[in-house]
Amino acid sequence: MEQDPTTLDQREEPPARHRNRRGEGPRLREEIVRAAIALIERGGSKESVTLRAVAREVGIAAPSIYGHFADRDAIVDAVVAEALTRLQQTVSAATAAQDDPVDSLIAGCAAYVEFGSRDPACYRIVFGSSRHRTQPVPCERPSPSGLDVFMALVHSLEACVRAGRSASTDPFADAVALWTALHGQVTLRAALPDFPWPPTDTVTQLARSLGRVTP
Amino acid sequence: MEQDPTTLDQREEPPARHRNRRGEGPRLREEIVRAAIALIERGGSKESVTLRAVAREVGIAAPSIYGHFADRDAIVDAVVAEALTRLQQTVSAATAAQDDPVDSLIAGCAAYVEFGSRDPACYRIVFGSSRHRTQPVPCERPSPSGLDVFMALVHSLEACVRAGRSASTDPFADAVALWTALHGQVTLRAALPDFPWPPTDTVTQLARSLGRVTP
DNA sequence: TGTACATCAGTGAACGCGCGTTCACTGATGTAC
DNA sequence: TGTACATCAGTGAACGCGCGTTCACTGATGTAC
Repeated sequence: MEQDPTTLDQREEPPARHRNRRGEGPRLREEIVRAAIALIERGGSKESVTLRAVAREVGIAAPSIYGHFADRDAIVDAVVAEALTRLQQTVSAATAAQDDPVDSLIAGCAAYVEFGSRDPACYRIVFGSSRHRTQPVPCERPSPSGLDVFMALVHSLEACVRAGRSASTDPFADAVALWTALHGQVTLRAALPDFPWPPTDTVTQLARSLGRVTP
Repeated sequence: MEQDPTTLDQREEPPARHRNRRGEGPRLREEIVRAAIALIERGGSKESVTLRAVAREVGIAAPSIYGHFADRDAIVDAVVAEALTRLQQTVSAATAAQDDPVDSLIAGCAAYVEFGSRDPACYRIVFGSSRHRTQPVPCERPSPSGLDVFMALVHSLEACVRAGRSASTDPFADAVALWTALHGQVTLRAALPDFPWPPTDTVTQLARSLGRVTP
């Protein structure tokens, strides 16, 4: 466990961080969330988000975090909210870019899976384990919940039905089946990267099959 | 943080554990694995499996574990192997109990989902994150891998095709779609218990739909 | 323009804790003679 | 049958570490007069 002092010095070089100017203190909050996300991406799970690791990543002293977050869990909650916002924006941008309702459904599903695959740890923090608090954290601007993202899928499927492009008689139930299947794709592919996965246009087939898209 | 001494005494009462007799030392290994599984079930994730927590659960001193496991990770590996064995036995018992190939396929899928739902933490430890080592741990009796469980599903679907009960032209790819959908059911239901889930016979529908079972 | 002062953004040292791991050990138990 | 001894199953104390959190603080910066 020897450490080359040069390397050590390089690692510990001044973090090139300027203290925020007066009134700009809240910026640090964003920096902390960004750092926590980076730690999750690198570390693979939210256990990598320790208060001290976040502080190190940002380049501040650990106690400085308490000016912006009540405790460690509050940081994780903020990361979940941020990840959900990103997911929702990604998916709704993809669906909005298509005129045809079936194309829109498929694009949304593809965007969902791609979001989850590009950053599995970030996805897992949202839908991974039931970390969800019993008491929702008070928050000035309500962040999207997983339910919102799902409801967009339901509406997308309903649009297909209205256009006579899906034979679904229960869009909610069918959307649930589709959603869980997409979720399975994201998480199982991430968990078993060495498995001989078939190419990813599985997503299109899932959307057509479970969405009962008419040929 | 006061502690009623009576409660304390009750909690710390002699763990009623007799040291194993000579030659029966390896029994402790099983006790350790069982304790680790219990901790995961109670704690919800493998982070609950600390060396000291396991020792506490078994009623031994922490260093005693080193007689049976090289380090903390080795315990987790043993738990994964044990969980996989249980999963495979559960699923193959369910499929073997049915004569009809479609019934057999559906029974296997149902058993898979039920196994995962009954003990989400134990399931997650196997397929949760890519904890899988690059170098497989040497082991006297090779334990089943996730691949074995999956191949049983492929064979089950192939049996349906042979019996003219499935229109699948690529049982491997269709089994992958089905497997990931089942995995999604298990993990998403566990992650979002408050979601208004439709009743569970979704599994039968998934098996029929993604397995291309002919009406 | 100069200065005293309040506020803001962030720090350094310290705490107690549980952790993984090491070390030298203990005491019961089976075995060789 | 008795006894010395090797082995086995497990222990107790200690280590250094990173953690979350607390406390009293510092020094820059904007503002009132």
